[in-house]
Amino acid sequence: MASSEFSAQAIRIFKALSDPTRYQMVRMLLNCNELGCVEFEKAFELSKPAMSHHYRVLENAGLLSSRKEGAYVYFRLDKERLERFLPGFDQAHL
Amino acid sequence: MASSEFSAQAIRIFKALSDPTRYQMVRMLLNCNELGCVEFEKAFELSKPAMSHHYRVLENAGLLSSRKEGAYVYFRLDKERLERFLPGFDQAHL
DNA sequence: TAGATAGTTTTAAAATTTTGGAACTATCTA
DNA sequence: TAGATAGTTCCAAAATTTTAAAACTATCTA
Repeated sequence: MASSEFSAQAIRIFKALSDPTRYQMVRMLLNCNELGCVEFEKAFELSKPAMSHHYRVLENAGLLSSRKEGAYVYFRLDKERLERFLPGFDQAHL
Repeated sequence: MASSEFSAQAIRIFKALSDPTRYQMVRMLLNCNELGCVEFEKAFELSKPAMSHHYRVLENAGLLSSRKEGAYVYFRLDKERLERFLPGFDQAHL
């Protein structure tokens, strides 16, 4: 990976984590294997479009992957990627 | 430190690092002990007020401390704080 | 199949962030 | 001391981000 590309991705990751909702979402995912939109929407008092926007930002940063099960969507944290860009994040942030 | 306070500070740090100029500034400071405004202004093609704004954001995040020597200002990176919130940042990001 | 539910997309408004000109303070130097 | 230089503050414009209403697609269920 080119150095400038690494920087660009790092900045996208920092931007993703610089919003309170998204930071908290990632922390929630540190504990469990995966979480659904239903649970995220329960945790944050935001509209569905707003939540959808946050899923997208985290996915575009490469931190989340999604899986669809019927009408429901579930998200997983890419812990390897997190570790590559933010080693020890899981320990430091819960 | 209360948990919510840690989160608030973490988010301020992520926000500080989510701007390309500030991310690069911090990386520059990983290598050397301290750097002056003169050098930062040489590295980025931004106005003095814009640079001043970035110094402030990084200071408010607690990442930078400043020292005045005559008319010149120099900045240092708080590596302990960086390590507390982003362990291994120095290794991963140069 | 009709209606309900889960989530996305489009669009626009509100809030925040980034930027630089102008005016300022502090320090240096001739 | 007068003029030049370093950096800050105030202000407003431009750009970006966050948010939700409305309309949409896909799936579930009665």
